[in-house]
Amino acid sequence: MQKDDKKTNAPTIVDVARESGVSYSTVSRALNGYEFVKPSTREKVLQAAQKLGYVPNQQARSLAGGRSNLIGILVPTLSNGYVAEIVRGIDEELTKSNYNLILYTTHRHHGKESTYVASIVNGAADGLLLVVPLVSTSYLNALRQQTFPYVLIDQSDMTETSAMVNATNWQGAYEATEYLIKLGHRRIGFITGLMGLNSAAERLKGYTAALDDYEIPLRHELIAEGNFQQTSGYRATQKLLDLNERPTAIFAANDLSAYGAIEALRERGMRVPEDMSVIGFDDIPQSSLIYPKLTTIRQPLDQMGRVAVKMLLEHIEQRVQGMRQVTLATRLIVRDSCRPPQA
Amino acid sequence: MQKDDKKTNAPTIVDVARESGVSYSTVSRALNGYEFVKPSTREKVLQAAQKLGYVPNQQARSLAGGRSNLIGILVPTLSNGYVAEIVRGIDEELTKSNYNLILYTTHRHHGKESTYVASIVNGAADGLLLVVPLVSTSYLNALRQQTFPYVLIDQSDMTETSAMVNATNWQGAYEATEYLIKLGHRRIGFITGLMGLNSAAERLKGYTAALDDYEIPLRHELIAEGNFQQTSGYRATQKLLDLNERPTAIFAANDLSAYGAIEALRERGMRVPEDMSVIGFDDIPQSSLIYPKLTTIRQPLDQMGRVAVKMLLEHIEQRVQGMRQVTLATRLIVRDSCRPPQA
DNA sequence: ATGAAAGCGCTAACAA
DNA sequence: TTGTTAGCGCTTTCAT
Repeated sequence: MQKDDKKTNAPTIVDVARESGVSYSTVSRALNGYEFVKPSTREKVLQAAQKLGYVPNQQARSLAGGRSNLIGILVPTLSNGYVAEIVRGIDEELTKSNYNLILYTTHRHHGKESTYVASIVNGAADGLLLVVPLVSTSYLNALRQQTFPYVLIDQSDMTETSAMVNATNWQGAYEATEYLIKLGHRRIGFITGLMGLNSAAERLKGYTAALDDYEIPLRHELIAEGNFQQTSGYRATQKLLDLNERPTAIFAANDLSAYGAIEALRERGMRVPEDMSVIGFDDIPQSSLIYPKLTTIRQPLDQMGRVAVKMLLEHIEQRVQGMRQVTLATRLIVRDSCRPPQA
Repeated sequence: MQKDDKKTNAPTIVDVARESGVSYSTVSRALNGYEFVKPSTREKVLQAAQKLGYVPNQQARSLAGGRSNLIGILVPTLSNGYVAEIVRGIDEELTKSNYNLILYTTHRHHGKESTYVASIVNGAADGLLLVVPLVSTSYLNALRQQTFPYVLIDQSDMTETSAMVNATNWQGAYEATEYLIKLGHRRIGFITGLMGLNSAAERLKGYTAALDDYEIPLRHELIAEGNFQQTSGYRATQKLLDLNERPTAIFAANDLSAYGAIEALRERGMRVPEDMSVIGFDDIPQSSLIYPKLTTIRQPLDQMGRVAVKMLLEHIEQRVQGMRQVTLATRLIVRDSCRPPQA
C-alpha cells in the first residue's frame, strides 16, 4: 500500500524514450544538456518530454550520481528577524537558479545538527549553507575534510579554512561608538553579545577602540554582558541604570538587545532618546518600525545570504576552486533613538 | 569527478550488515522498526549502525518506495510577515516529528508552481503544504486526483474537497466593524483585500453584515479596493480622504494595508488615532511594534501552520482517512490605533 | 525471523 | 552521436 502512494504513473525517461524513439540514456543526455547530442534528436526528446509532462525525479538523479538541485540550509530558528533576513536573501538569490531549499532548523538541538549535516553531505543536497552562529567543530572538521561545498554565514571559522561571508563587525561597532561620541556622549554603556561568538568579540573591540581613539577612558562597569537576546539587553540595562554614574547612551551589540534596553528604560520612566540614547546593531526590519525608530548599524543580512548562495553555487558548479572569505560593509543608519546628552 | 563528490565513504546498510553479520535486508528491517525482527538481532544492528555512524540515504529510501521524510511547502514569498508566521508555525511543529522541510518559493511565477507540485508529488516529498493564496485549479485538480497528501492553508478550495485550515474571516471582520461601531463610528471606510480571494470576500461580507446589524446604511464610496499590499492601502486611503464626507475610521482588510493607510494619513497631517481610527486584520508581528501599535484582528497564523502540519502528518501516516477542514478562531486585539470619533 | 533478489529512476562509464 | 549496461542505497516481495 505504501507502494500505491508512490506508484504514480508519472512519466519517466523510459516513457520519454519510447515516445521519442531513442534510448533512454540519450534522453538523459538530451535533457541534461550534454553537448554531443544531435540537435534534431534533442528537439525530439524535448518535445516528447513536454508532451508527456515529464518531470525529472530528483532522488533518482541524485542517487545515480547527479545533482539533487537542492541546497541545504542549517539555521538555529526561524523566529529571529536576523536569521529570517538571511534566509530571505538566500531564498531570493536561489530563485534565480534552479536550486531549491531544504531547510533544517536545529532549534539549538546539538545532536540534530550533526545528523543533519551528515545527511546533507550524504547526498540530500548539493551544498550547505550554515547560518548557525556556533558551529560545532566536530562536524565542521568533518565538513572540511570532504570536498562537499559549504559556506559559513556570519560565523568565523577561526582557522580560516572555510568559505565564509560576514560583515565588518569591528568597523561597525567603531562607527556606532564614534557617532555617540561625536554627539557629545562620554559615558557610553555597552551591552555585549554572546561572547563566545567572534562577532560579539569584534563589536566589543570596535567599541573600546573608538573610546581609545577619542581618549575616553574605558570604564569596565559600563560594559554589561548580554547574549544577543532581548531579555539580556533588558537585564544588562537594569544593571547600567543601577550605577552611581549612569551612562548617557547605550550601545547594544544587536538590535534585539537594544529593544530590551528600551524596554528597561521605559520601565524606569526614562525616555529614548531624551533621557538616554540607544544604538543597536543589525538593522533587522523591525527596527525601523518600533518607536522610537532605532538608530543602528546596518548589517546587510539579505546581501550576506545572497553572496553566500553565489559562492556556494560557484563552488558546486566548480566554476571556482578555492574557498573565499567575503566581508560586507556595515553602515550607520541614523534614525530617532539617539541625540546629544542632556546639559 | 562528479562521482568523486558523491563517493563519500559514508557507510551504507551494506556496511552495517557486514559489521553486524546479518543480511542487508535484515538491517533495513531492523532500522525501520519492522516488527518481526529478533530483539537481539535488532540490537546488534543498531549498535553496528551507531558504531559506524550510519546515516540513512533519504533519496535511496524514497526511490525504493519508502518515505523521503520531507514535507514540501509552497509559498509565494518569504518577504511577507503573514507567510513568514505561517512558515514559522509549520517549522516549529515539524521539529517535533522527524520530517524536514523542503521549501518552494514561487515568487508568483505561475509556471514554477505546477512544476514544483509535480516534482513533489513525484516523490520529492511525502506531503505538501500549500500557502499559496491563489492556487491554480489546474494542479489542484491534479492533486485531488492523486492520493498524495496535501493541506491547503488559508485558501478556500471552493469545492470543499481538500484538507484545509483557515480562520474565521467573516467573524473577524464582523467583530472589527462592530468594535468601531461601538466606539461610536458611523462612517467606517473599508479597504478590501484582493477580491479574488475568498478571505477577502469573507472579510468584506463581515463588514457589511455588521453595518447591517447595527442599521448603518452601507455607503459604497466608503469601500475602497485594495489587494492586501501596503501600497494598495496607501492609495485606497487617499481616495477615502478625498471624499466630501470622510470616514472617521478605516478598517483595512489586512495589517499591511493598514500600514499603508497610516502612511497616507500621516502624509495628510492626520494623526492616528486622534483624527482617524485604523484597524487591521492578521496581527502580524510587526503590528505590535509600529507606532501607534495597531489594533487588529488576530489570525492565529502560526497555529494555522501547526494544525496544517498535524493534519498532514496524520494523513501521511494514514492514521486518518478522509480530509478535514479546520477553521481557527480570530480575535480582536485592542491596541492604540482606534478611539471614539471626535465630537 | 531472515536471506536473496528485483527493482525505484536515473547517470555515467563503456562500447559501437 | 547513440545504445547497452552497471550500479547509486534502499525497500519490498518472495522464499526459506
